[in-house]
Amino acid sequence: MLDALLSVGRRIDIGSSLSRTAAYTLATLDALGPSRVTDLAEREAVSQPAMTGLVQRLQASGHVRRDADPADGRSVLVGLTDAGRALVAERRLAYADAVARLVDRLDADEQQALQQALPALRRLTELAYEVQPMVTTTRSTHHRKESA
Amino acid sequence: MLDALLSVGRRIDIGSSLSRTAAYTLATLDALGPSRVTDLAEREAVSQPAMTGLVQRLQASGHVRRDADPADGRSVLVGLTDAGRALVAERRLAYADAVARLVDRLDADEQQALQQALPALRRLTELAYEVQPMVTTTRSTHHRKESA
DNA sequence: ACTAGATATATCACGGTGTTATGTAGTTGG
DNA sequence: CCAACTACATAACACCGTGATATATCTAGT
Repeated sequence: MLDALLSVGRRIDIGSSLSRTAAYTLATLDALGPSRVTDLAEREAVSQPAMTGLVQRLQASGHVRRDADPADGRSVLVGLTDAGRALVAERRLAYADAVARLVDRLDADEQQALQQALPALRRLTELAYEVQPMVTTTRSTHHRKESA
Repeated sequence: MLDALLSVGRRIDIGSSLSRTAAYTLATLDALGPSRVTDLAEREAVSQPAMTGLVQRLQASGHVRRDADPADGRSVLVGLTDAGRALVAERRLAYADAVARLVDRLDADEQQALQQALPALRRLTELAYEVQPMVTTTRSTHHRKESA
């Protein structure tokens, strides 16, 4: 049913040179704050070495910082830099715009059906992540008003 | 505000060792029949060299065949083998099961909202692909494609 | 028919992304 | 203290993508 339908996201492509995992990792860091490499790896469903490498590249590009964890000498706390936060915000806007451009081309009744399915879709996302609700609100700097 | 919601698909992971693009390429071949490398590349939004490489790997793994195009000596017609068709069918089932397991955990009203949004989601997918309706023919028998 | 240009695919060099296996340093508890 | 565990890094490898470019074929103008 929903089969391949949820692949829409795959076709929404924003210019940015970020990989899918990189983008989601930054978004996660924005939502959850500084996190450990292993936690990020688990959340993004990639191996720990993959996340280590990604974090290194993101650090090289200035989007994240790696700080020592005062509570555990083995651990590293990965956090967004201002540039990282800015990139997350920028991509969020670009993505929302892209989706909006698609949704605008739907009929009124289709749009309404989507609108009413939003809570279900949101829950679906939560369930897919199998973790606490993904805080999609940019609580870092400014708030974006959600329009219907 | 569908924003990150459409990322659900990203978390639905079937065991199979196919890359995202490989999986979609096989599905496309199942839906459209033998296609040229360039057409596949455009449809999957990757470069032609990337598709050439992917097709080579898929051929090596026995999932596609490459036949000469009788109408154009430069061209190659890529088509599914029986193994390729079987893999597509298998993945379709696995994916449907995974989605169903998620949807089952929604409330009845959420499920109904999703159900009613299905046409809209379908249209959204079509629009995202910006091409003719994706023939999601469930049964993977034989498909015939009218030439232009 | 010849030839210039367009087209379809392949190849090359390169870097990002992922895997498993393994190493190293820090933590934990008997 | 020391063995086991944990967090991260590294190595070796394959895959996936890019742009630049080569080769063969098709198309059209002359």
